[in-house]
Amino acid sequence: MNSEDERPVYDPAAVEAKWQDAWRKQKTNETDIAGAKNPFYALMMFPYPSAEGLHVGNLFAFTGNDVYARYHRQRGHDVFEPLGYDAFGIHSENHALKTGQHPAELIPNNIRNFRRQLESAGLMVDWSRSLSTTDPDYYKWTQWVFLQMMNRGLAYKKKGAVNWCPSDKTVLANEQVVGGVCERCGTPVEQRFLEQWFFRITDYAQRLLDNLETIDWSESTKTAQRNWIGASHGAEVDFAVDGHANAHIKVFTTRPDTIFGATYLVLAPEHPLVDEIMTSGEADSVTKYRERTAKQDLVTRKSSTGKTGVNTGATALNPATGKQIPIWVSDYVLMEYGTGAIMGVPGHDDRDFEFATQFGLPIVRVVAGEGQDASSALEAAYTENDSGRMVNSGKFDNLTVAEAKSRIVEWLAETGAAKAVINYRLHDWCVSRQRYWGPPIPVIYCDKCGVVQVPEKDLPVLLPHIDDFKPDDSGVSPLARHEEWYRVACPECGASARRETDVSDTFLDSAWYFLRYPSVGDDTRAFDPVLTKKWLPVDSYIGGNEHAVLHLLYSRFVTMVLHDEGLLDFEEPYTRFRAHGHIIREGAKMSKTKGNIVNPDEYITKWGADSFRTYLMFLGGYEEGGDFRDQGISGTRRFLDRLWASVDTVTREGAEQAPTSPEVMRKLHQTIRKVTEDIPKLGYNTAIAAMMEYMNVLRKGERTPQREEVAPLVPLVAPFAPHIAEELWEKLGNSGSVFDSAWPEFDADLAREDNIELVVQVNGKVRGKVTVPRDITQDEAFAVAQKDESVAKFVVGAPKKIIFVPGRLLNIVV
RNA sequence: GCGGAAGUGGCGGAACUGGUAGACGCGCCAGACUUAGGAUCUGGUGGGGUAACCCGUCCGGGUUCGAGUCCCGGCUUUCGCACCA
Repeated sequence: MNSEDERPVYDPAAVEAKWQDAWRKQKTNETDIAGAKNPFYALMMFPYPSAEGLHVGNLFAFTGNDVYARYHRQRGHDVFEPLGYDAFGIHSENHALKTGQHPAELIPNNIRNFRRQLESAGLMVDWSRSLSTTDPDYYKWTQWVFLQMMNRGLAYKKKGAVNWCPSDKTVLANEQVVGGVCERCGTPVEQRFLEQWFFRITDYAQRLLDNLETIDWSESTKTAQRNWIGASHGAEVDFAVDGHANAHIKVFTTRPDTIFGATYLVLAPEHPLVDEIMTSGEADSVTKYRERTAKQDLVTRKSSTGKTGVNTGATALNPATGKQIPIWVSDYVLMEYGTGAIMGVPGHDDRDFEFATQFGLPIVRVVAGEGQDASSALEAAYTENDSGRMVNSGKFDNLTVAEAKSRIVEWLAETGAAKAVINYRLHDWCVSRQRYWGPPIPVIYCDKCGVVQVPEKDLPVLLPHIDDFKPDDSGVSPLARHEEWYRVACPECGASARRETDVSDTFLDSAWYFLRYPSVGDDTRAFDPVLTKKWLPVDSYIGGNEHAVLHLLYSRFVTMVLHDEGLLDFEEPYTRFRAHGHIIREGAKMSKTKGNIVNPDEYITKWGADSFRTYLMFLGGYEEGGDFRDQGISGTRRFLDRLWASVDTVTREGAEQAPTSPEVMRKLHQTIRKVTEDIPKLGYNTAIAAMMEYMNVLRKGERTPQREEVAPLVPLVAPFAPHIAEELWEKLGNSGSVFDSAWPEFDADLAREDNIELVVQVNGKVRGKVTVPRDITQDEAFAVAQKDESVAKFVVGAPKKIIFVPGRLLNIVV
């Protein structure tokens, strides 16, 4: 022990090493999954283990979840805080290609580095139940999930349009195409049609929408999902093609009220009816046009200005007017949305107006706004739909748009020409990838038996270790170059058959991982029903809002399907979801190109993990994020230094014994209340501020802090600064972990102020402050206030009105 | 274009259902202890004014005894989606 005036200094490195070691040895962070009495599943979106390692953005996110998890543990829950790695996917593959390493070697190294960094940050993660999506033990069950989709008729194969970079020889996602060229190499991107596997998520569109009402998620995330699903209420209208008895063109419209103004139809270039109906005179130009659009990349096509198109020469019957209208083909109509065909209403749709003007098609007004009538000229499309009356619409003239909408659909429905439908923006989920680094899709093609599932007993279909994993020109996966791998016996008839060589989308890996954590190690099933019932759905899910749509929607979908399959007794995976904010630095989002990435290692070394964690939670609202500044960490470190010193003072031999101060105890209980209330709301920055404020009160003046004043602060800071909390908890003479101790109780009697500062306003302006008993009445308060000079000065004559807010303010209106 | 979030000191940010704007922290200023201080401690710190006071939460209106907070109109930043019929 140190001599009399030399106090043991807070040495974060020593304290953190000691406790991380102790937690490991005593298995403090391992949850009793089977025996837990009061389970609480605190889930964090798992990271992609990049070669660059963990950056402060990741750590900010994880620490926020850790604080929440530790708090719940201190409040008596059996908390399970697992963490794994989302390690498959194009990101690792591209990095591997660039650096000339094999992803199978790269990933374990990255994971090791991540794990080291995460442990140094002191997360309460149960590492005994970690996983990586690249483990055969894991992706065996990803493949099993794929088979469940097939079993329920939700997986199918179809040709789909994709962006193809002829230089990188790979399929690109839409966001990888910038201005029509590949974002990586600048080569113009082509459109290709490839056979792809899809999941019928659109069958679940309405349920995915409706269930949003039942879950506790950030409103912004729910809104993003609603927009993504994009339900449009409208009608499907049938147009008979002249001279083709069986050819009908179905169009989707949200404006069936404008059908009298439909002067032409447009089919998407890919529409299957084009070949059948085009006249021989136009066949050449139509074919050329289709070839041209087929070459164009999807992004340019969707964003180009100006309209192009060709006439098919065929006509159709407008069921409302009985008139013949021409049928055109144009790339402004997309095959993926609605029916791939539209009715052109140039009078009331901007795009149709542009098209009709360009090609000289008739423009008819069927809605007249204020001051307009049936013959008012249209200089642009009139798209207002909440006011105005119908014109040029036969017996529907003079109705409002809303009335016309339902009446016209009813009328057309009588002859079967229309029906009301809801159309979704959501597309089916394309799950196949012509790449290497993913779980092989567990399907075998047999000439005799067709598409055959790999039997469950043969799972996993192992991803073979190949060196030529670079994608090529063929539009098929690199696995398709390995006959020794894909050539197999058909599981049904034994004949020579061929494996599917595509792998599945990374989003499938992450769509079910939360089901796996409690059952890690069980190689007989994807998830144990008893453990699943105990631990799921997830109590708290935290992650980035960049996954507001895809990941969160896909995992909801997969959960619903497994529920319908009878495998889960819930259909929503995450009871509560909160999106964390993002850390920026010098006003910009951290990125490698800006060179403002912060590696947490150096900060942890310099300041200690506890100070760093506390700083990250203090620099801004957890759901808003904040600006990272090196200098700021000194503030949280000082706070922990003072906490250390205070505990040292009260635990020293011969520490001065004195009565506690009522003011300090009052502030303590107010602090306990504040921290207890703020943490569940993720108000970490204000919780820390409250503790700092208390520390300032505690150290103010001459008196020595007392044990009862200091000790409760230790469990309060524990969620933020777990190592120092354990150390101080021990110094205070306690045994066991602070995380298995009780959270401090808030005592309302002790927290209550007897005297309050009452604000006195005159005409709404603050003129004075008086200290009065808490339960003072209006009359008493007024009497006291009048004695205040600065108030009295402004009160001339009898007040007109007095507003009294008990405990807060008195406003005298003169 | 559509949709979400947000604009508060030198900076990061507080402010419950309208009720003391600027908590807490950084930085800065002054002082104490020091050979020294980038350590620690104490005090100060929105702007103007000697002061009483006045002005201040993106801008312009409004409601109210009282508006950062509510309403109307506009501007800016930022993040999604985008020829979605």
